Amino acid sequence: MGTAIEKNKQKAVGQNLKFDIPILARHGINLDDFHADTMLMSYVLNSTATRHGMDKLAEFYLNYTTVKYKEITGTASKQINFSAVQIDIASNYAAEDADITLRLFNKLNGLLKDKPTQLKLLKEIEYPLVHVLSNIEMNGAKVDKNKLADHSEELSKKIEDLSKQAFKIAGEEFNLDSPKQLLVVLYEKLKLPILKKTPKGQPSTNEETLQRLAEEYEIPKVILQYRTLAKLKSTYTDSLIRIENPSTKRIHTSFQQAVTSTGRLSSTEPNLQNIPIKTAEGRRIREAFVPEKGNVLISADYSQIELRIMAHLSKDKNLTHAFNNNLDVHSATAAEVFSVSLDNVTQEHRRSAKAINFGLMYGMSAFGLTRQLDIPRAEAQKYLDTYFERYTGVKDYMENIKAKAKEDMFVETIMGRRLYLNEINAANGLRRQAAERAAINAPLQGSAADIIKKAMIDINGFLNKEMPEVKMIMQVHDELIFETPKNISEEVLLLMKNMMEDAVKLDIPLIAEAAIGINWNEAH
DNA sequence: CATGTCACG
DNA sequence: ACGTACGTGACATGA
Repeated sequence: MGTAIEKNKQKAVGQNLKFDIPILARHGINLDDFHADTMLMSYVLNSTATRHGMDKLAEFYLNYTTVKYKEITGTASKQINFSAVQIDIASNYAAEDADITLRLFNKLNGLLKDKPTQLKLLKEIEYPLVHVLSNIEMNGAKVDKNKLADHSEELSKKIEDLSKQAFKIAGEEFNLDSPKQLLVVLYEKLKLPILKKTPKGQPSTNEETLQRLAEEYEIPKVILQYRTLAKLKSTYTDSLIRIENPSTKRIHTSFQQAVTSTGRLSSTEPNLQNIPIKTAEGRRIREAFVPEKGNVLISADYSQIELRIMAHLSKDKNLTHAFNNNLDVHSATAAEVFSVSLDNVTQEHRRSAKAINFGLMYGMSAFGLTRQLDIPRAEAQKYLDTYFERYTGVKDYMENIKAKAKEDMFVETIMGRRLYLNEINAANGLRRQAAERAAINAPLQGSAADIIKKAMIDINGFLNKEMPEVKMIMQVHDELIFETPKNISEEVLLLMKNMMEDAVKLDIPLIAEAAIGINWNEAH
């Protein structure tokens, strides 16, 4: 059996096939393989040249203006269903889609012909990943709606109470959700000092500013609490309840595979990659992510993957040594930078070293470290100088990557994914420096993305074949979450951990940390 | 539709 | 003198 499209699947060419796969599936067509996806061809060629939707690709690569969906269905209140569009107009639109996709394929295929590395990335990573992401999206994640609703109710009460407190101090009622109204109250009525302005020159009311004002004034504290809780309610508790699929009773995110400049995925409607974790109140949201009865959740995340990649790419002896000996890398850095023995590293040392390690991967300056650690500029400079004395490989790597970026106009990940940096030689110093920071960060963030994608492909292949009762349900950049029957969970944990650690072979070991729980918070 | 803010890695 | 740490997405306001 099998339809014509199934029989010829190795010749199938599409634009964003992840979108088409479940639709075809609903009509009994199983597209488990395909020849090419123009969206991903464009993404691998140049992640930032253009957006990778068909309309933009047609403009960019074919200089052709497509008929827009909204032109034939109308917008907003006047919008009609595609099935209600007049048949000749609908067929013309659909035919154009197919025509343009094939023309894009021919064009992009020509551009990729002499680029074996990008072709390999496309065929070995991005194409296989389409099916993995499709699986994860269809699996979905279960949430405890009652738990979320109770939490929402509780938040409502606290939010109302905090508003009243704020209004009392302000001496008037206003919209706390409006930064514009808030700044009038804070800076004009109550005459608090303006410590920081927004990019547009407006006095800022952001968290950092309010935190500093809170040392001396009462109302910023109340507003900070209000903001935290209002955010949790609007973005998480309320919206997760609303977005549950009524037929599957689960939450189905959509992964974007051609959005980020570095090769990471992103997640939309809902975004499952920014579920709170940093505060206790926030972690209650994670407690609402639960398994079906009889199942448990497993979370497995790569330990310090970007720093490990920095050790691999820079070949720095000191950093490599730390990972080869499974040291706590921030403590090891603290020992070097503050010239103390590992045993004498304090929590404060470690905290500073952690800020240095993270800052370095973002191309941070001494000034940035000053702000982060709230220390004098000279001291921050001293820390960085000492760091680069002890980690000369890292220093050379940073300098070399910037120089190479200026020459090539792009940087690459371990799998040859390129990020073009158009402003790396810009005359505007601010823009040039921003590009230099991106040059440092992209190979680290992007290689980490390459690695977890490879792990996902390996794991999905294994699970579909050997353990179809185990579901991969989320990816959060360096973390994978699985739902598995409880009775095999210990075995699954070890298998997943090992497959993540073995996804690629680097000069340093990769470590994945995994745990089992009855909700996401407990598993993490 | 831009702006400000804040949730995550 | 200025701005100063990478990459995302969602929500609310207000023009």
